[in-house]
Amino acid sequence: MPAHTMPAFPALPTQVDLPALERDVLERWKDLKVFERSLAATADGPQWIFYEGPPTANGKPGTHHVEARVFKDLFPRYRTMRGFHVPRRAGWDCHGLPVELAVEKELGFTSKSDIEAFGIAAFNARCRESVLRHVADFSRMTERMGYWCDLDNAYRTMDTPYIESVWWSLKQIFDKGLLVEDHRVTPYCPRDETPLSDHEVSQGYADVVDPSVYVRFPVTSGPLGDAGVSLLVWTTTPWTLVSNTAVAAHPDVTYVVARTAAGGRDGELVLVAEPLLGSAVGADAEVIRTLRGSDLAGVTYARPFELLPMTDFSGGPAHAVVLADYVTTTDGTGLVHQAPAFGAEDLAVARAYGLPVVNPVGRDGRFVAGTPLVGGVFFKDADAALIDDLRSRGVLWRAEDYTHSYPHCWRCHTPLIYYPLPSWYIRTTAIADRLLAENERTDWHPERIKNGRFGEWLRGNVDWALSRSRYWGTPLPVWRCTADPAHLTCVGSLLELSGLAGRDLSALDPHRPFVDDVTITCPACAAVARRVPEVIDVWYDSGAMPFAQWGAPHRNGEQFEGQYPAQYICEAIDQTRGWFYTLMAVGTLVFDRSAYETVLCLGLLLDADGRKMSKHIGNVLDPFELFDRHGADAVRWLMLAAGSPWADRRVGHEALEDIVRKVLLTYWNTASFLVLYANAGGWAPGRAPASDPRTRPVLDRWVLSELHAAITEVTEALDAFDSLRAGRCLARFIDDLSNWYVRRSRRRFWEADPDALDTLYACLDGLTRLMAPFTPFLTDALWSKLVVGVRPQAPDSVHLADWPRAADDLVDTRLAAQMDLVRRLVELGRAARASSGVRTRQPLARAVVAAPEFAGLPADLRAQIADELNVAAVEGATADVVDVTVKPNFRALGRRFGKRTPLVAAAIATAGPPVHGRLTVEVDGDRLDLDGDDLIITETPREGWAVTSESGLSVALDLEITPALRRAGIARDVVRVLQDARKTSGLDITDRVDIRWSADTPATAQALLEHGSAVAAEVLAVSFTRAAGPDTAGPTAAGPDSGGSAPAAGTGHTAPDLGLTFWLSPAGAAG
RNA sequence: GGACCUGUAGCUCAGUCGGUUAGAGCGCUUCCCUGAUAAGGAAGAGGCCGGUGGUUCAAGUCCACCCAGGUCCA
Repeated sequence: MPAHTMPAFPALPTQVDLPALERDVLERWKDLKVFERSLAATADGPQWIFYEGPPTANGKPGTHHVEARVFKDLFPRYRTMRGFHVPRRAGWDCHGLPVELAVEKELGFTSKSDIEAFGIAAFNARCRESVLRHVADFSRMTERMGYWCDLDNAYRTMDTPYIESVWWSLKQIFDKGLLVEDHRVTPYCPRDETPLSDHEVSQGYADVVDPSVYVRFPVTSGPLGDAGVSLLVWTTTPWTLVSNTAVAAHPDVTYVVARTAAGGRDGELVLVAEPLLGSAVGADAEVIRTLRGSDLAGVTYARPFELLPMTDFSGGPAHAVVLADYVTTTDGTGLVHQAPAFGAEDLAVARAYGLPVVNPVGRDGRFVAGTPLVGGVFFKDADAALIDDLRSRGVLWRAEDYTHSYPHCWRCHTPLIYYPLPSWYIRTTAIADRLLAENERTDWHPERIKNGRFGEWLRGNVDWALSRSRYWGTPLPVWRCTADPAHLTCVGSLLELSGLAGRDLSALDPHRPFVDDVTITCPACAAVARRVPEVIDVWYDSGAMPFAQWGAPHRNGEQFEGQYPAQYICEAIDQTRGWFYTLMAVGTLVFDRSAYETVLCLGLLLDADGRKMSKHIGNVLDPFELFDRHGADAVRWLMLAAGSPWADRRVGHEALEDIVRKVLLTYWNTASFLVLYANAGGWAPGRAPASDPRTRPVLDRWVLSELHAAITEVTEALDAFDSLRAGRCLARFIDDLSNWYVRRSRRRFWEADPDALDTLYACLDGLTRLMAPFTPFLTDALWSKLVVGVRPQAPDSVHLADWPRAADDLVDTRLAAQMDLVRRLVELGRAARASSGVRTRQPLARAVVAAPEFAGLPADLRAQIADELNVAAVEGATADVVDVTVKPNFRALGRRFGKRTPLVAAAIATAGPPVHGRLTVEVDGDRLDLDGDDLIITETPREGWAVTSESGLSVALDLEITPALRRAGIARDVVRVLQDARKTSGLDITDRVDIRWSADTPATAQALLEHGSAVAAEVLAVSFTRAAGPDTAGPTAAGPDSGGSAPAAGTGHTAPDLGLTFWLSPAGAAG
């Protein structure tokens, strides 16, 4: 071992507390401003734009929030190391119903009137305060997990410049005629008293049990009426029967008048669609008459309830059959009850027929007071009383329970009502083609989303219901003239508003209620105009973030221009109808260009039961707990490299423990190993000139080849956004490095071989850079130990370092294949050892290998096999000592023989052994020459112990143990015992010792006399002397002397198996 | 009801261009190796590759239908 010099590296303990290490790294990042400097360092590089989709800062962050943020961090870190400038700005979605509801809950409110009484200004102030509280939690999680983004300058959707940008964009849309008010039946939450957009509705479907009722509508005119026929009508919303206005039939469907079977129904006549006769009436009903749906038009009937005055229905031909193409015969009766106020299709039919729209339900979801039977009752709660009434009047045909999924408010879970309301829409249907075109050129990962879920959503696009009758949101900037409601003015900024209002409003808080008080002069007629009361869908806010985060175009216009569109965004698949849509829609509406080019769409995180993690199920995992227990790096690795990012995945502690052990600690220990031996040997990078890597020993060349191949593969995988492939490659390299390169090279490290140390150092350097975007904490901690202060010109953080560049001239694919063979042969040899019962420590004379490529293995690789198997020689099998078996290689045969493959295969099986790898068989009279690829030839040595576990490969061991081999084996056992003793005595690996020994067993004594100097060298003994016994202290069994009272005599140990007793003491201490 | 995703060892998941002995990790049992390692290696046990049919010389892989779970939508 070379003379000691100053250790170059700070010591690396073999044990490491990863969460504690991460906290130190976080401190260092902050102190050294590493993130800021990584941005500054790339300022002149090409831009790679990333948008942060703002999370709603409502409630505590969960592990499912961590998932997307890991991917949001990985690729920007990677791109930064590649020299790209990747600005990353955090953002918070501050508005919206979720925030309002949280505040309502805090205040104990149950309805909008509570809010009005409390005061909108005070209420919104509470909302603002609530958002800020949760932003702090999200920021803390963001920092702890190592997601680098600028939290100090985070954009907030509630700030005035942001709102002004949103206003500006709405004005663009308004000016294009795409922002319009319309009366439509919209999904409406009666609890929150606001309409909801389609994408909100889609979040709230839940299975519920509703009544399913069949009701008689007695026909009141014509021959059907004279015969006493009743229309049979089916509905799952009995409460809408109160406002029944018509019954729809399909013009082309066949309907039948049927007489019910005698018995229960007493021969009653009912009218239903023919295909549904069996399910609605019964298979035994008798068909009396058949008619076409078109024949039914105008047939009048008695309405099911008389609760509303007939005058309500006076506007048109109510309570008669109308024709509609949307009627189906998949369930029900083929006669569809029409309540135009509560169904979009019903409303369309009503408009076509000039039917009145009757709505007995107030905005609070209750029947208007004074309505008999159901006045003041919440619509969903009215069903029971109504059904009872139908039954008592004998018009109920059948009632049962029906389980189906029904939309609920996505936040307050109140069942939605489809309700006629004036509402503001963005006519996205007008740009549907543009959206599809933009989607077409978007790079989706995984690709199937493009034409699958997202493409389908776009193809089924409906207008965006933008307005909300709520309080805490971006106010809709439309002012309506009090003189002529058709005079509408859309305002794009506070400056513009000031001009229209005739006063300076630049300091106005644009939220309600303040903006409500601003009246303007109608530009069209000079009358007073007031703002419409609505605020907008919060999803519009987030879709506007590309420009609104800058306050553009009013502010920072050039900054925005330079950063649109984004090259990369990433969210989970639940955003297809959320942010993925609104971002693309707003971008296309305003700039005729989608806001993103590449989108990574992740799967969902599932709990242990395989259900989606979500707050309202209550199955979320606390991310801080995971970070504290396993470390953020492990959590990151789990997300990135354990399972496919776009598949749904389960998160559990076991998987995290696995990652820590197999990936992170193996990596750490390899570095720790380097430090131990580099310091012991006085080695440091650059201290001595390094040799040419291409002339180094074979293991060095091999591992460097693997490193550079890994660099190429990881780079390609990350370019393709495939973190799983990259992670697998890294994990494999860590395993190769630790469990083959280091293990096989231990002796060279012990000898401080500069080639070995330099090779390992290069591998750790490259590996650390490759791992840095994945596990930013551990890599930076190791960088600071291995690089900082050791290589003065290197950056002080790996995150400021360059991405490694693959040196193709160091990649040797032939060597890689040969090493694979070596490792397979070693495995076979170990299996042979195990099955023969001769342990590896017992040297053997030779191993015999039969493998097609064995002859091509250079001596240094054969030596690896010999050393690993502890045999003196590795020889190729010769023809006279092997059995040869041959099997068909179907892959090659199939290509060559097609249909005749099985025949050829059978011929091979019955043919004799091949000659020099060739075989001739006869099939159908054809002589076929087979060789090489066509055959799998396995040679099995006839003698000794052989194990074959791979096609074409076998290893046999010569099991003859000569007395000399036995003695060598004993000597090796002794070394092992002595090393153990050194270790348990707490000696440093470089400490020299004095050893005295005595042996009861002649074989041991002889072995030590013969191999004494080799044993002594191995265990760093400066003296190795045979002694009758200790001078002063007696031996203890299997362990150091607890007394330690006689250092001069050394510590006594016994190894009963070997009949050995020995005394170990630090060199020079013994007398 | 429709669309999409997933069904492979007890658990978590790979499985390339279709190729005949289907892999890895964890867990279990036994053994081995080890002065970096919380590691590593070998053997054993554990599989109707969700099911049925089809295409093909050949199907875990391609096609159709069905079943189960999940997600999204009506």
